[in-house]
Order: sequence, then C-alpha cells, then structure tokens
Amino acid sequence: MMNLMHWRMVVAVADTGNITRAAERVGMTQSGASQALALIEETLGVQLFSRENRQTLPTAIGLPVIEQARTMLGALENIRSTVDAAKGIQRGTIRLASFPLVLTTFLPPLLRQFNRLYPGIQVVALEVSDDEVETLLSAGLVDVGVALNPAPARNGCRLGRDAWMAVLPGSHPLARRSSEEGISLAELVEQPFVLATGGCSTNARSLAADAGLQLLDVRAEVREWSSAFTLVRENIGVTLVPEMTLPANCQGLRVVPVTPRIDREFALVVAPDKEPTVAVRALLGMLAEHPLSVG
Amino acid sequence: MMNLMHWRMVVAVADTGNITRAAERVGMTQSGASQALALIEETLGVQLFSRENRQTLPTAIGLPVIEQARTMLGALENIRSTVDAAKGIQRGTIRLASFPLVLTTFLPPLLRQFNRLYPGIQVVALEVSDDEVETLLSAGLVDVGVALNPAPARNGCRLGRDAWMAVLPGSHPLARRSSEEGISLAELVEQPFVLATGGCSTNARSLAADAGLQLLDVRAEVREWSSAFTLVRENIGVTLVPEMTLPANCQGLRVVPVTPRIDREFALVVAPDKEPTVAVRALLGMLAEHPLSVG
DNA sequence: AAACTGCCATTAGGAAAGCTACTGCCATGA
DNA sequence: TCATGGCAGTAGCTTTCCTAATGGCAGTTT
Repeated sequence: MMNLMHWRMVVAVADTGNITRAAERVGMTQSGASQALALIEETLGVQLFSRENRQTLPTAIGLPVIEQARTMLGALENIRSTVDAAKGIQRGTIRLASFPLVLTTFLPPLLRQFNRLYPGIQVVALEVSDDEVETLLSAGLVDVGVALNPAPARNGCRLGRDAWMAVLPGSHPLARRSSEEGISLAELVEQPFVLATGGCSTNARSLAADAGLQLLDVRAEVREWSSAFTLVRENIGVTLVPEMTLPANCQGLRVVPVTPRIDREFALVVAPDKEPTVAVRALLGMLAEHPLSVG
Repeated sequence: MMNLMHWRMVVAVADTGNITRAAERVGMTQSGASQALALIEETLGVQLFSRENRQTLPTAIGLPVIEQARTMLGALENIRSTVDAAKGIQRGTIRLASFPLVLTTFLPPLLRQFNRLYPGIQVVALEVSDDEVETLLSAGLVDVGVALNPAPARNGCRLGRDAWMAVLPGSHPLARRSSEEGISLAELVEQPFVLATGGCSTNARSLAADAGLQLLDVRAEVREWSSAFTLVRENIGVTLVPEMTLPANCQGLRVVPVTPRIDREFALVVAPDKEPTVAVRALLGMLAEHPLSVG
C-alpha cells in the first residue's frame, strides 16, 4: 500500500493485461509481481484484477483504483521533472552591492528569506557608497545592486521607499508645524543646519541644489546620521534625513515631512546590458512575489 | 522515493514546520523522520527543506514538490474511499431466470464479462420456460429475469432483439421470394407447416393467433428448433423460427423474413415492486454501459 | 556564565519487508 | 499426451528502514 513500486506494478498489469510481462516491464520477477499484487489486494481487502485464463483484467473496483494509481505515479513523475528543471538554481553565488542604510534595513529580511528558499545560493553583500553601485554593476564586479530612484524601465525589482524628513529641536519655531502642513525645502535651507550625509552623495546639500537652492547656514557636517540627531537635540540646528535613519527614540526631536514630499525609491537592479543569471532571476522573482512589508 | 510513508513525512513536515512534530504525527521517531527526509532529498539530489534554527521550512524547490506529494497522498486517499464504498458489491449472489435460447446466446458473454468485473458475485442461472420468468420474479425466487417484449417503462435493461424468420425448403415455390419482399404470415399459415416451439409459449401458433390467423396444415410439432430444420430439409413443410435459432449451416434451407417484420425484444428485468440489490444494480449498470454486440 | 531547552543529525543494531530462484498447478492448443 | 503460457506458493536471503541512544547547535533562562 505504501510502496509506490507496487502501484507501478498495478498500473503495469492494467496496461499489459499480463502479470509476467508487467513484471519485466518494471524490472521484477513474475513471482515478485504476483506477490506485490496480492499484497495490495489483501491490504485493500478487494480484488483489483480477475485472473482469467490468458489475461489478468481489472475488476469493476479495480478500474477506478488504477486511475488513482496513475495519478499517483504521474505526480511522482512531475516531482522528478520539476526537480530536474530546478536543479540549475541549486548552487550559485550572487554578488550584491548596496549602501549601508539599505544593507542594514531592507536587505536582512530579504536575504534571510532568500537563503531559506535557496539554501545553496550564496549571497555576498558588498557595502559601498551609493554612487559606486552602478560602476560595480557595469564593470561586472557584482551581479545585482541597490539603486536609488532607478529609471522606471530599468531591469530589476522595487525594494521600497522612504521620504526625506526635517528634524528640528523641540523648541524650534518650525516645530509647531503639523505633519500635514510640512516644511518646505526653501524654509529649511534658511535655518541653522546640521548636514548629515550617511556617506551618500544624495543628501541635504544635493537635494537643495536639485531644487535650485543652497544651505545658507551650515553649522556642522557629519557622516553618521546618529551624530546629526545628537547635534539637533543640542539645538545646533535643524537637519534633513531619510525617514529610515530616524532613531527609535525621538525624544526631544520634532520630525516633520518635507513639502512637497521628496521620496527615495530603492530597487534591486542588474547591469542594463547583461543577462541576469538563474540565481539572480530567482532573487528578483522572489522579491516580486513577496514584496517586503517594510517601506 | 518509492515509499509513500516518506512522502507523508514530507507533507507532515511542510504542515508542521517541525520534523519532530511531523514524526509523531505520522507515528515515527524523530530519527526516522530525519532519515526519511534526508533519503528523499538525497535521492532527488535536491534540498526540499532548509533547517532553520527553530523551524524546518520548504525551499523554493520544495514547494512544488510538496504540492505533488499532496496529490499523491490524495490519490491514495481516493483509493481508500472508493474501495471502502465499493466493498458492498464485492460478494453476493444473483439468481437469474432465463429461457433456454437466451441462456445459451446472449447470456454467456454477458455473464463472462460480469464475472470478470465482479468476481465475488455469483450468478446462479435458472433455465425455465419463458412464461415462468415473471412468476419467479414476483415470487422473489429470482432477482432478475429475461423478459420478452417487456413494457417500455419496466425496470431493467435491454439485452437485444431478433426477428421471426420463415424457413422453407430450397425447392419450395415461396423460396424465390427476396429477403426484401419477405413472406407474410397469412401466406405462411396456408403452407404445410412444421411447428417448432423451443419450449416457448410464444411460437408460430401463438403468433398466428395474435394476428387473427391459424396454422391450417400442421404436419409436425416439435420442441427442438434443430428438429424442425431437419424436417424442413426433408420437405415436410415450412416453419417459422426466431432468427437466433438458425443453425450455422443453412444448406438446403431458404430463410426469408416475415413481412411485416415481427421482432422479439429481450431484456433483463427485475421484479416491478422490489428494490434491486447492489449486485443486481451492478449487473444492470454493466449492461447499460457495455451493450452486447449481439442482436 | 552556566545550565537548560528545543530541534536536528548520526550511529549501531535489529526487525521486517520485499525480492529472487524454484517448484507446482491449471488451462489451452498442437 | 505433451508442450506452452501464465499464475501462485515457498524458502531464503538481501535490503530497507525503523528505533534507541547520543551528540551538537542555537537560543533562552537562571
């Protein structure tokens, strides 16, 4: 009953109408075949075949049983073929370039899930600054990279987004602004400013430049976002940071969105002119099916 | 791979996400479960589950495989239930009443086929004269009987038909009649006649009476059809017999259909007021699905 | 830290399943 | 009557496979 080989026998007998020939079809002795059949019939408590003089033909009960046996064996065949087809993505390596923030926020759950689904594929993550990603991609030094605001037609898959937020000391006059109102970039650049870059080329200064403005009163320029928050708390000035960098504890800080809203869109992208490997396709496919809940 | 118990393990692990619990669900040791899983994965050459810290979750390849495993087990379940449902018609007895001609022509292939499909059901055939069938049926002494020209609404299943044929010596004047023209009953009853009954109450004499005629010149009256043919060959007279009784060798005889054609319709019928048993339903069902090629 | 817990892999040993080789039986056909 | 084709039954052996016991690993609790 629990041995698929026996069911293969059942089907073979149904096909050939002959236990002996069925036996050699599945590579067994006639004796073994006879026993297998008898065992199944005994376990079911039902006669599946009637042994005629020259032929062994299915009984009325045998007919539907044989059909089900066929589906069982068919499913096994399906397993074999899907596995054979999928063996290509069993092993492999993906080199991934990302800048720090995304590497520590979006990527961990993603890579964890990916590693669960494709345990044989190793993902090597490179931490680089955001403007290096494209260089590494086109040089073929990495297979996939995290891009900021990629072209819509770009080959890849969306990771998530976050918005730039103004961070002010609680006592700052602009701190009364509601989240709905927001603070415009033009207002912000006039304030005493703590410039934080997070090591990214896209930062408050470049955003201002994009809008045709400039920071008028930079009181400090730091690399670590966390340093900026401390300085803002100390009333050195205001700052402008991506939402995701905000600390869990915003005590003493007022966070107001910039208006009009300025978003950063993250995506996993591949080199534009290269065919991605099976492994990379698996990664992008997984991301497309199960978008991250973050962002 | 060929052990369904192992596939049950695979599904159980997929369901519980835990080898240990899966093991106890299918009634095994954790060790056995682990080995079974490992064996399948090794045989397929593919990892189906990734052993996380707390959970054992399917890989990307594992997911479709598990689905197929489910259909395998589902098919096995179907086998179990169809067999359970069909066990009622495994054993049983059918008492069948038939008159000789049908018993030796229509019934043998039918019963042979039935015995192949339902080896456990014993068919006891009673040979009786045609007018006894209904008596036995309503007395409950038989389960099913062969009826001649049954009412259309009668519960049962058609067996076949044959036509009454005039049989003449080759030298007889009417022997020139083509098969298309035929011979009318009125013409026939005027000839010197060999009356054959085959033990049936429906015979040439009763047919003539039904048509408001009578046999005018009966030269012999025999029970066996074969006797009648011999007498016709000897030029004693003509006769009227069912088509099916004709011998294989019609040398010296001319066989012409009666016009208008008179048919006998055979059917397997059950007692009108009783619910047929499962076994009888099986017999009628088989007959309905595979009508006999005869007639 | 250290002990604990939940979960899995591994090993050895033994029981049972299952296959093979062989024999015998039965029906059919030459 | 013998030869043939087809199946069932038996003994014995191989292989599979399950259990029991042990150890390792990663969190968790004390």
